[in-house]
Amino acid sequence: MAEAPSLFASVYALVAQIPPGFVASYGQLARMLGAPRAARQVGWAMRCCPDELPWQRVIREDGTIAGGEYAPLRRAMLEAEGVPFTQDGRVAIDRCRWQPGEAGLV
DNA sequence: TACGTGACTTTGG
DNA sequence: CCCAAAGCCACGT
Repeated sequence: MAEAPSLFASVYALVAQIPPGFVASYGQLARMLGAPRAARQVGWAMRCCPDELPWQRVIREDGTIAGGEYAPLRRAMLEAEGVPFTQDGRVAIDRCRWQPGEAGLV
């Protein structure tokens, strides 16, 4: 135990804790993991796309959604969860950004 | 061990 | 608004 969990694994655990209706950015997750520069690795982990991992809640700092051709699909999932969107078609991350102490702290 | 790759972020034009 | 380049770190081969 107490092994050094690869950033890869840490991301999964963190994303899995994001409550519905909230979203987080790659850089923010990386920052929580203690690697403010590992935003790319976070996205890389998402690339695995595990079905157990609601990576749709993980978007860019700008509020835009990544995932290539799946991006528009994830956007619909976020809308179904109650995530607010802007007229620009981007996530209103300013209103639904997951923060420590939010519903996830339950 | 080294190189290549990438679903990011930031700054500048 | 759009585009481009640089910096960054970890994983796979």
